[in-house]
Amino acid sequence: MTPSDRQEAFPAPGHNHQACIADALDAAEEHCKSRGLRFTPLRRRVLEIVWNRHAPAGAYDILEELHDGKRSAAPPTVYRALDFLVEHGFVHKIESLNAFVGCGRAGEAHTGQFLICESCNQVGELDDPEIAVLIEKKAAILGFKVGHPTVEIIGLCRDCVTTGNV
Amino acid sequence: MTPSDRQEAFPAPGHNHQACIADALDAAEEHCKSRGLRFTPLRRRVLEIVWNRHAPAGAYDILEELHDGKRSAAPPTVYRALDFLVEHGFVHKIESLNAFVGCGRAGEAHTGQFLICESCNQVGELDDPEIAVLIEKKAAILGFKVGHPTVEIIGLCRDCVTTGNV
DNA sequence: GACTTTTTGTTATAATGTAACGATACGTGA
DNA sequence: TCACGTATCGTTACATTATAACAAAAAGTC
Repeated sequence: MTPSDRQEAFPAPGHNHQACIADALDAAEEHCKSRGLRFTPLRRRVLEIVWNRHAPAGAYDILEELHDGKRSAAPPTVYRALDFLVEHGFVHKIESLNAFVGCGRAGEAHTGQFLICESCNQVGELDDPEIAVLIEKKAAILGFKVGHPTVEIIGLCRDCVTTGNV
Repeated sequence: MTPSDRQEAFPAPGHNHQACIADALDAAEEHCKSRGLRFTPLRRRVLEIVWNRHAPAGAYDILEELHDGKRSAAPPTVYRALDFLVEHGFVHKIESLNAFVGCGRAGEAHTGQFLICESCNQVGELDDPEIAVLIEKKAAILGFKVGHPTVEIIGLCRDCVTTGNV
């Protein structure tokens, strides 16, 4: 996966997803190392599960995958790992779905803006500074100080629009 | 409450909230009548409870208020009423809070944009067409067709900023 | 190696939301 | 007006999402 692949909000249909995951995990590892954060096996595993799909994963979906084989795990285990991953920007929570997606831009300042396809469930990240700035400007007019903006757009992605997949 | 009061996203500090509620209920009644929708006592009551605060109300908060006195009620009762109210635009759901707020603009085409004060919990509705248009434009560049946009901005309202209420 | 801090395991439970089905109220046409 | 179909509401049970509290284990520190 080259950096230019990340310009598009949605992953290219035939992209090498294994490389894409490996890339995200490496980046997270690097990021943690440089900041003295502990990228533990559990956190790595949860991040990997989240990245395994480009569609959002529910906490209990992740929990189930974590079980694979013998080991057990309980909800707090997953939620704590997700807390860490969200806090440090490796994962975003999609509020309107109560689900989580991997973020390819950890470290870069950005504010989750998501395009959620209601047909194929894929989520693209649209981090558009113009939108962010406009929102801040309009809020400022009302004296409102923006903390954490959430923009989640439900609709149809290009593929589903063109294939009539509705 | 005059129409001009509605230009501001947040209600004026000293506004007459009883009138504000009555206004919203009347408007909803009118709206339903003109469309052949049934604004039943239950739906009216739930809408009233939602409007009683400008802050968002959780479904179970509403449920509790519904109980006042003797009568019982179960979750589906509230959720069904909320479904109706949301469907017809009298109420919005705030996804990031799993809670509901009254909407003063039922009928007018608009897409929920909310300013949520993390200090006083009040929610203001910022229905800015420029933001909506910009989002559509940016999405369209990616071939994405916007269905239902959700914009929820957590931050600090003017009052809480000026009073240092953090 | 003892100590502190962080992370993880574990149990229990809270908070949010829905399925399914019966009872009741409403609207409509004979 | 009354039988009939539809929409609404009551009720029980349960599904899904999330957290509190405390014990055990692992990692960092001196």
